[in-house]
Amino acid sequence: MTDLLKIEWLTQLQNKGFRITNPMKIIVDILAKSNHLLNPTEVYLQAKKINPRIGLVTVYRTIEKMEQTGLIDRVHMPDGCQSFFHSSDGHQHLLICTACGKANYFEGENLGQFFQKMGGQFGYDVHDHWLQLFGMCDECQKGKE
Amino acid sequence: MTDLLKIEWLTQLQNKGFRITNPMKIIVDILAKSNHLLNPTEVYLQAKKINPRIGLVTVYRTIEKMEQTGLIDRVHMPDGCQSFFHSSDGHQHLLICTACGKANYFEGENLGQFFQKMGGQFGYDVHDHWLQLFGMCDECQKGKE
DNA sequence: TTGATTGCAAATATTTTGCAGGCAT
DNA sequence: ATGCCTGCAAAATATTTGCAATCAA
Repeated sequence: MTDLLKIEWLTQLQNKGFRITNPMKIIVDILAKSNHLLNPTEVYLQAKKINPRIGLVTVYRTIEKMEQTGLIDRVHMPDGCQSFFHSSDGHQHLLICTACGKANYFEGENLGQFFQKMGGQFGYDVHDHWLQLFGMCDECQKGKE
Repeated sequence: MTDLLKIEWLTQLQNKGFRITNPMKIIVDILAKSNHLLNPTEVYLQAKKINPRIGLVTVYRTIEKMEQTGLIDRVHMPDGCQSFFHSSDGHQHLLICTACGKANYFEGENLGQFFQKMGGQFGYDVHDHWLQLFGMCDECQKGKE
């Protein structure tokens, strides 16, 4: 099931003209399977377990290709902005667990129109908005008790 | 008028136990007066015009103190997260011009409750949210024509 | 006077680039 | 066979730390 996503991503990368190498497969697999935010070093450490010859540089370069292809997005948090997560399809917003890094998307409903109006009051032509919720996921809530 | 903010900030820094030096006054002045996002290097370049002896390191350290004191916040954007801007008082959200970096706060109304509910559906206890609008300010819209 | 702050230099951390060899196409 | 991709080393960037001199309190 998650492998479907991996195959879909590899196909998209190939269509974009990138070559499907072993390091790429491993890195794509890690990011496709994870429901947690991952930074390049974290991806690198996981990748090394599968193939110790993989270098950090390759992780950076592969992440860049995946970003270009729209498969993953950089996620910004108060304490850092080097983590990545699947892109959403359509206009969704992130819900992030500040304890463990787990993340989910949710539908933003029609907030866009409201934001347009807000911006207009200040003379801005709003073309994008950015919404993230920070909280504690169910598992981390249990762990705290 | 903007000087009032500067004096207010210096007072708060002093109350926090920090010493009010000449470099600090200059850096506080720059950040208090700006209605644009500024990164440490930009602050440094402006500060040098007033006192060429100021070092970049001092800018970093002063920004840190101002952040600790809650006077400024780090602002995250798709292409970078090293810019700073006045903190808002109360729960407000940023409206940023992607062309020139000009920024404004606006009231978020009672979105918090809505976000709590959204997060609850995924088992999250939402404790914070982050909303930013990106657009083009009136001046930049004129410039484009 | 006293110790926090400054500014220089150096250290660290993070990300990018150059290049020779390897591998997908 | 061609040229993109990899992994190493090195470079470039961004930020932090050590330390002696300076300056606010």
